[in-house]
Amino acid sequence: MKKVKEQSGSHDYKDAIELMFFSYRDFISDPDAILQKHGFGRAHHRVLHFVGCNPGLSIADLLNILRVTKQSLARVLRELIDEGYINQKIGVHDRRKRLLFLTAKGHKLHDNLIAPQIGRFEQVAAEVDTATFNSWKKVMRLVINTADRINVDDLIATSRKAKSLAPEQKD
Amino acid sequence: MKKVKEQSGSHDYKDAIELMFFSYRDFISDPDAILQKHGFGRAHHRVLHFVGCNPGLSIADLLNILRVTKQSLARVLRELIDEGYINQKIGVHDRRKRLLFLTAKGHKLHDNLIAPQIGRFEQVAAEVDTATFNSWKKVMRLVINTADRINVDDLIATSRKAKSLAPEQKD
DNA sequence: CATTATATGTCAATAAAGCTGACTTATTTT
DNA sequence: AAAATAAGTCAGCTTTATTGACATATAATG
Repeated sequence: MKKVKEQSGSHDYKDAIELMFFSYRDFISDPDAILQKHGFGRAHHRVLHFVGCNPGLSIADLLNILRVTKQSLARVLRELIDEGYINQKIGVHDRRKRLLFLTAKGHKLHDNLIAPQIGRFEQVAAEVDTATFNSWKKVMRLVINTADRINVDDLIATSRKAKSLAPEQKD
Repeated sequence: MKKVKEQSGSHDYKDAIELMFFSYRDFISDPDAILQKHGFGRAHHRVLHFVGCNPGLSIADLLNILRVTKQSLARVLRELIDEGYINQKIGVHDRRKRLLFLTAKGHKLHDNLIAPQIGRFEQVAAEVDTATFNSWKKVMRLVINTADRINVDDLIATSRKAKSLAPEQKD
């Protein structure tokens, strides 16, 4: 009787697909609980995150990241602005643009929301070696649409640099 | 001048967090487009997937996987049953349970929905070696809540075996 | 300078997916 | 016989998203 080696030919990637579902489900659960206390939802979190990590982001940039309609973003953004989590500044080089920045209050909430997610990855990183974690990143990047990878690379590079720094205009 | 080695100490995992967002965003986009033609949404997809890969799943099992309320699941499930995508059978050992199975029509739709996701991972797997892909799986598993990992392991083991086979009662 | 394109904002109506709370029925367990 | 469990259902509400139409300010172009 031949030993079938991990049935490598017949892989249908159901395991990978389900890992995507379950890891995302849990990855989102902690911030969701915090948001509820503030009367916000997941949509607010996404805006806080990308504005927080990319100060001076324009509306168009944000729409391209989130892939939602302008009208859908509008309500969420209005609430965040009205309640003092986000500031808008008129672009210097292009006065049509509205550049987005977190206020101190916004940074504080973003820090709270991101903390459990950072904690989750710290725990993961504690259980695997650097090479394994880098392999994970490499594959995650390849799951993204080919056309979008370069944009994501740029965005991540920017996010990486962004501490809770003073806003620099990039317009 | 000392070369700083990938500033390993000061890692805040923002890159990992953003990779989760972008990869999930694109991973979901293809089936979403197919679902729209059928008048269904993401919620229907999830039900079709887990019932398809785990024939004989109970309502309680499904609720535990999806982490939504019974009332939220009810509408989606009713539509799938009424339109002939899913069958319910009364449990043999426990007649209170309603075990869920895909019909032939349900399997067909599930196959269509999963195809682009399988395609995506086939492309990924073509670009990295097996060790890298396995490292990705290992990390993805660690992103899941500790308490749920064993359940997910079991579920994935079941899904792995499930072709488009005849339903076996597991109740 | 006049026109066109771009960036943003906004009104209205609608849909998808989720929630809480309350209550019922059937079946199993104790 | 009583209590617990599995599932179904009704009503009302919230969040997030959609399409479509239209308005305003600014920039780019011929």
